[in-house]
Amino acid sequence: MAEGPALPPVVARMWGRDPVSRHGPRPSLSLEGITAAAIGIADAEGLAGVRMSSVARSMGVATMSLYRYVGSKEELLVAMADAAAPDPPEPEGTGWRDHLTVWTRAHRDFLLDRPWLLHITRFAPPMGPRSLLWLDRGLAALDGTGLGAGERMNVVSTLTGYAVSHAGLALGAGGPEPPGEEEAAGLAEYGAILTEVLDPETYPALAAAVGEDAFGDGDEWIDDGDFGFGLGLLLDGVEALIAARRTARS
Amino acid sequence: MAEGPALPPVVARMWGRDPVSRHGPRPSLSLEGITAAAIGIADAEGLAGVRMSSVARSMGVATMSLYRYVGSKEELLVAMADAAAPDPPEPEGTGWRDHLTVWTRAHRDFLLDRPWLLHITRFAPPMGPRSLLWLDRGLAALDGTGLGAGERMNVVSTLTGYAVSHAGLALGAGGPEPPGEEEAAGLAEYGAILTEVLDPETYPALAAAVGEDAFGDGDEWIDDGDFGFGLGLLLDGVEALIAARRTARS
DNA sequence: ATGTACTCTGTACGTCGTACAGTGTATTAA
DNA sequence: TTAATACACTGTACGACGTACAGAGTACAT
Repeated sequence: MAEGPALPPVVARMWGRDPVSRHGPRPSLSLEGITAAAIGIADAEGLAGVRMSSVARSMGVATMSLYRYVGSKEELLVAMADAAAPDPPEPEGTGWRDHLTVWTRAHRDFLLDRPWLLHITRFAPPMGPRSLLWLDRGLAALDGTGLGAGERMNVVSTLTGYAVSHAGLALGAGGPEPPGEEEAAGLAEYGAILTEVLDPETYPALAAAVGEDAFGDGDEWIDDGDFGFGLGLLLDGVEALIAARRTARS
Repeated sequence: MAEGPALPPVVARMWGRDPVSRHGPRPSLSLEGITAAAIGIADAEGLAGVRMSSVARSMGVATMSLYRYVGSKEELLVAMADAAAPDPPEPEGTGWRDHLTVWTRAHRDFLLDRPWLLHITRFAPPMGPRSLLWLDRGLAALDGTGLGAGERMNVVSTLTGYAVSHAGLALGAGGPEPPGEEEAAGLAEYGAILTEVLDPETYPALAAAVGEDAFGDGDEWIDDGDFGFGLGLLLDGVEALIAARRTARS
């Protein structure tokens, strides 16, 4: 078990791999504490409230002290994104489909709880303990289905993407906006704006959909039913795949 | 056709609704020109290169001149996000499934072409002419399938989300990073880091997947085949839905 | 006691968005 | 023609924020 590839510093600390030092004063802070403080601020004021200075103030230390624990604000955001995830739901003995349904919905739900999570652009693959716990539980749901490792990974990635997209849509259409913006309006107003602006010649299908009141009363487009709807589509696909693997294997 | 809801100012200008003024010098700039310049910079240097000052310099005007056309940098980014989309693919007489396949893939492709698009957080529903054109063409693919307006909208939203997620994954796992970061490593290194850090007790399913080399050689996880794979799952689901609507209607 | 490594702090700088006041210009009204 | 007006553009300046850097204090090792 060679010392493998060097972990990115924050990642190392997220996993508790602090370099233990023998000299000097004991550290009075911790990465967990700092991320917790930052998360508290983000919950209360949104991401815009998270400044190195505000986080430090909320912990009663000087701004620069934080830099003993994080290399940059960017790193702090990464740590926040990981730490902010709750425990993933545990399977209840039901089948893979129910489990993944619950899992995906729980995923979306905690994104809705902390809208600022969506604003932390994390295109790097997840490496924190809590993100990976979610990944693990998602994969676990597919144990015994006969899917290969790559396929399971694919399915779970797709479901994660689905949860993220839907959370984003739902927030864009009514949730609180982080930059304190004037709230771009609900869906009804959205439809109204569209009708004002759309030329049915160039946007025939869209104009028709708006005409059919595709998002009329504000609940018809992005509500929980719609979430289940799309999720159902996906899981139907997975189900077909599993069936195909079963017959191919028999 | 009353003057409906007031359009957000940039939106109005994106649609060419400039307030024509009778006094003073003719404007020497235009929103299109500014967004084009900004897009050029973003393509060349990434989003970080897009500063009000750099955009203005590239147009040979003073920084503050831009503020006659955009209310803020934020608005400029919104305009960029819309203008950066290419023309959506036109249907070729094939069925809805082929059309949506091409459409979704084209969507992902232009996100890969302009990685910075993913970093413009746009949780507001799309309102620009080009975004709506994509939406329209997606909906058009479902004409004649018997799906309702809400259902069509849902399907297309889901596919959009899928394209975005996959582009994000693909970029996170090998593409160029905007903040000039050291490129968090390819997938192989990702797997290596995971094995170093994972405790098989707490992450059984994930450890197993890594053991099966779920992302071993760097092509097995997020490549074009995987894109088609997940997309296939989704479209299978849509197909089932269409079939259900057909029988219900007969 | 002395050295050393480490934690924490204060100051200062650079970057960037943008508020504001000013200058010139084309159109309208007199 | 002249004066008034509305508008396009510019220069300066300020405030916010991230963070580099150079100490100052502190616990352990010798």
